[in-house]
Amino acid sequence: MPPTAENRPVWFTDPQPPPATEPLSRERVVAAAIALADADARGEITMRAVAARLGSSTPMSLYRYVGSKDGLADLMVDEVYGEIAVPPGAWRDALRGLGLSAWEAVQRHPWFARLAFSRPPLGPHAIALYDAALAPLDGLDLDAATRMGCVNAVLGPVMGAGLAMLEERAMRAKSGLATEEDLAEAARPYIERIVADGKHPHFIRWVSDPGRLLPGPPTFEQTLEWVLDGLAGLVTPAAGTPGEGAAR
Amino acid sequence: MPPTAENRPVWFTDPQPPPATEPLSRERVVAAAIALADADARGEITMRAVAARLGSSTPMSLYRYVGSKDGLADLMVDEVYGEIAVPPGAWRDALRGLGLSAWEAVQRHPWFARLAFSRPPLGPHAIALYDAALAPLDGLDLDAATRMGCVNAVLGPVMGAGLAMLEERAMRAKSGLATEEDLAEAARPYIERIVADGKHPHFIRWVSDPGRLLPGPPTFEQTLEWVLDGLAGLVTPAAGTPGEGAAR
DNA sequence: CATCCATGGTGTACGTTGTACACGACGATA
DNA sequence: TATCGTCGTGTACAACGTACACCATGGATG
Repeated sequence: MPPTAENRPVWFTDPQPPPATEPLSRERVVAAAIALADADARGEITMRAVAARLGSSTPMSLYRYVGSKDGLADLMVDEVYGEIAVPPGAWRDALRGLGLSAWEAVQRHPWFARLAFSRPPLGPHAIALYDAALAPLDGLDLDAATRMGCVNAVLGPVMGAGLAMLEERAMRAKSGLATEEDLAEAARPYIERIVADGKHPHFIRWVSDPGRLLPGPPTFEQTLEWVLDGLAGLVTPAAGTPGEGAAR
Repeated sequence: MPPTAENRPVWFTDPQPPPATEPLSRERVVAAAIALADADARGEITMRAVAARLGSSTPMSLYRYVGSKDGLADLMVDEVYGEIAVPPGAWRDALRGLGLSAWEAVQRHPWFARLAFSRPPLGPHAIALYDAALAPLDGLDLDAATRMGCVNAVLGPVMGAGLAMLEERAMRAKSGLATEEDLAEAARPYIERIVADGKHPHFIRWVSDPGRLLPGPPTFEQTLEWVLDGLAGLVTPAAGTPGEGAAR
C-alpha cells in the first residue's frame, strides 16, 4: 500500500528544505547574476535563471534584495567598476593604467561594456574610480568638462573594444562555430556571392587575404596610446593656439 | 428594429478595408521600423508597433517580408550603412570624411550604434561602404588586418559616441527631464550624499563646477583627429622602428 | 506562556513580447 | 469554372519581468 495524502507520515509530507541552503543576500544575488552573465555568450541573464542558480524555485525571491532587473544591473555594473584601479603617478601613466585595468575587467565581463554605457556611473565604486581618475588631472589647469572628457576619452575605446568582443562571442556561439576555419566556412556563401559579383574589388582583396583575421594592429593598447598622445596636446597646448577647439 | 446578424444587409456586414492602404513591402516595413526606432528614446521597437504603424492589425503581417525581428534589424542597419559615404581623396581625407559622415548618420539614428555593433556588416550597403573605405588604403603597403583595423579605428569612436548619445536620450526620457537644470536637480540627492561624505574630493570638485556639462573638449571631431594622427604613424612608419607593435 | 509582528521565501497570475501555425480572401492561370 | 500562389489575419503559446497575496519562522512584547 503506497502512502497517500491521508496516511502518509510526516517524514513524507514535510520533506524539509533539501540541502539547507545558506540564506540569500544582495551579495549572493549579484554574484550569481555576474557568474551567469559571464557564462552567457550574449552576456544576458534572466531573473528566473538567477533564482534557479541560487536554489530558489521562484524569481520573486530576488526582489526582496534588488528591486528590479535594472537595479540588479546597476549593482552588477558597480561591482565591476570596483575591479578597476588607477595606479599612482603622473596623469599619463595614471590614465594608461586606468585604460589597461578597465580593459582587463571588460575581458573578464564583456557584458559590462554594454551595461555601463546604458546608465550613469553613480554607484559607490564608480564614483571612487572617477575620483581616482580625476585626481592626477586636478593640478593641470583644465576646466571641469575637459577633465572629465579626458577620462571618458580613455574609457571610450575600452567599451568599444568590449562591445566588439561581445559581438564576436555571440556570433560564434549562435552559429556554434569554434575555430576560425569553421567561421570562415560559414561566411563563405555570402563572400563568394560578392566575389562573383565583381564589384567591390578592395573588399574582395581583403577577404582573399588569409592574414585578415589576425588581431591587429591597431590593437587596443595602441589605440589607447594614440588617445593619450592626443590628450597630451590638450594638457600642454604648446604647439597650437591655446583656445583652439575642435572644428564643428 | 435594429439590424441583427441575420437581417443586416451587406453594407453593414461587408465594411471593406477602411482606407484602402497601399500594399506592404519589405521597404515599407523597414522604413516604418526605422521611423519608430528614431522616435523612441531608447531606440527600441516592437513588431506589434511596426505592424500598427503600417495599418496592420497583427504583427504576423511583417513576417512575410522580414523573417524575424533580428532579420529586420539587419535590414535597418544596412539601410543606415547606405547613408554613410566616403569622399574621394587621399587616405586621411577619406577616412576623416568617413568618420564625419558616419557620425551624422548616427546622430540621425542613435540606435544604429547599438545594432551595428551586434552583427557582422555583411549587408550590401555595408560591404559597399567598407569597399569604399578600404580603397584609399590599398596602395599603402599595409597587410589586410591593418587595413581593416584602420577603418574600424575610425568607426569605433563613432559608435562609442553614439552609444553615449543613446544613453543620455534614454535617461532624459525616463526621468522626464528636459532642461539641464532639471537633470542636475534630479541627481542632486545622490551628489549631495557624496559631497557630505567628504571622500572623493576630485569628484566633488568636478560636480561643483557649473561648466561641467559643456560639450567638451575633447569633442568627437577632435578624438577622430587623434585617431588619424595615430594611423599616420602606421601608414608611414618613419619616426619609430618599422616593426614596432603595441606595448601589451 | 500567549500573542504579535517583522522578516524572508513561495505560488499564482497578469501583461507584454516574439513568433508558429492554420485559415481566408483574391487575382492569375489552366 | 476549378486550381493555385500570394498576401494578410486570427488564434495561440512559451518566456519574460514583476505585482500581490500568502505562509513559515523566530524574536519581542503583553
